[in-house]
Amino acid sequence: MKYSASKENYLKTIFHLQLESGIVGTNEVAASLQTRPASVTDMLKKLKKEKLLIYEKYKGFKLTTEGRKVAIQIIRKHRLWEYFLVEKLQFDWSEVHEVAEELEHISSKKLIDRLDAFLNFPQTDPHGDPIPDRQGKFIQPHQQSLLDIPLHTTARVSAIGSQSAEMLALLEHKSIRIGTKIEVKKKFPFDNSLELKIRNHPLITLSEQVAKNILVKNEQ
Amino acid sequence: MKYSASKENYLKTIFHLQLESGIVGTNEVAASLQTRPASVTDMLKKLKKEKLLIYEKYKGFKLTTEGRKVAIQIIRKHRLWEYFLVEKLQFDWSEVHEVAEELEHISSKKLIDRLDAFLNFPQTDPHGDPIPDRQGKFIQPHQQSLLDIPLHTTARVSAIGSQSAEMLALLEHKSIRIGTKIEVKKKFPFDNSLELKIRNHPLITLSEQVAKNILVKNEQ
DNA sequence: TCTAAATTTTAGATTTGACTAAATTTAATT
DNA sequence: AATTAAATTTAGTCAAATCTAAAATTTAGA
Repeated sequence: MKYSASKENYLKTIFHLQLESGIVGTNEVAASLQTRPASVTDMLKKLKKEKLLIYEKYKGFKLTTEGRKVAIQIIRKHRLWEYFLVEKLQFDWSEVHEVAEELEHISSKKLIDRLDAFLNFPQTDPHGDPIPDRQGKFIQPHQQSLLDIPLHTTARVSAIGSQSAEMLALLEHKSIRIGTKIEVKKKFPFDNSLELKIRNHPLITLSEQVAKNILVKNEQ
Repeated sequence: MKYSASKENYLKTIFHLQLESGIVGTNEVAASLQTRPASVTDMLKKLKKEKLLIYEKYKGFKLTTEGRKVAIQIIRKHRLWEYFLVEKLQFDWSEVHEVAEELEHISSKKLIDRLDAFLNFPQTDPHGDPIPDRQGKFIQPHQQSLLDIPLHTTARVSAIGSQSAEMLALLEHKSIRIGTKIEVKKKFPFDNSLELKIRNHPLITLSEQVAKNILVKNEQ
């Protein structure tokens, strides 16, 4: 089945939101897609009619198995294209997101499988997020927010929770990228800001908003 | 400026048609885009308002300089993607067209210039058609239809005039591809069919419709 | 618990691109 | 030159996706 770019964006967004909240609300989706709640309601009805969404008026909603399947394939495409842009076309990882937002809607299944092979079946995209395989399977690595890890632990950056260009530019500036090894030196309860040490760098300070969006895996 | 996929398709189609006929008609475009003449008229008005088209009711139309510029950039994208699909993703040249029809509408200028560099600035696509450069310049090689070359001349296939999958499948079957050296052995005036010789192959017969769409350059 | 606030949905418009059927203009033919 | 045929345009609809404003429902606070 083929879906419009707009529908695909709704599916993808709902998928991401329900990973956190379980059940998703109209306002949430509207904020995420920069649209109006009324427009979201309109689309929910269409997605329900196509059996992609479990939805009852005023009760919130979530994807059906089929809806999840479609969403995962779009995420697969998005992340493979991001990988391609960075690895083959030397894009900066902070600028690939919006191009991938367009490329993810190209429909050819063969194209994406060939691209996957061409790239040697990468496991994660340049932001550290896992890339689903042909069957839609992917390992959700055990990771947590930088905010939540204890003092004096070292951890390695595994993903970035926000793809906004501003956020990525900030990280670029602070020399934080996927794979960077970090030790939390100090926490300030007043504003939940952190001081970090990265090898060969002076101490770095991060605000709560930023730290929240940096996902790390513990180093063994 | 950014244009809808639909508008881009109109611009591209009108560009191709006016290469042949100079001035273009509503029916021609409708046939080419598999749509209705009334829909074409609707779009003509929009393109005129955007100064992409020179158009007066009932009088035919052609692209403005700006319209031509936009069309050429779309053609550049189409042909670069075709080249990528064949050279890097091992697609068969007979199946790349429809995928490229989607990819050509991805808007990022940076993407296409980086892709161009990644591919080493190819001059022609897998069908032998020239690829415009960043500035929109491209050499239109001197070529003619296989129908028009004299008996016992050898020529090399330089482009295919029709991109239909059926046509390309037929050529595949007859072992005719870009670069194939051909000698015309016989012409039958009754139906304008031809008999050809290709090295290491038995004699091949082609109908007028097929031969018309095979473009060749004379071998020096 | 009852009301106010927040959330969500409905109703009615708008835009883009397409369609059918009918009218208009141009071209062709007798 | 007149009439038929072909090409083109207009008028009126339609579907997808969006919007605003208003109504309905749920939730939360006094």
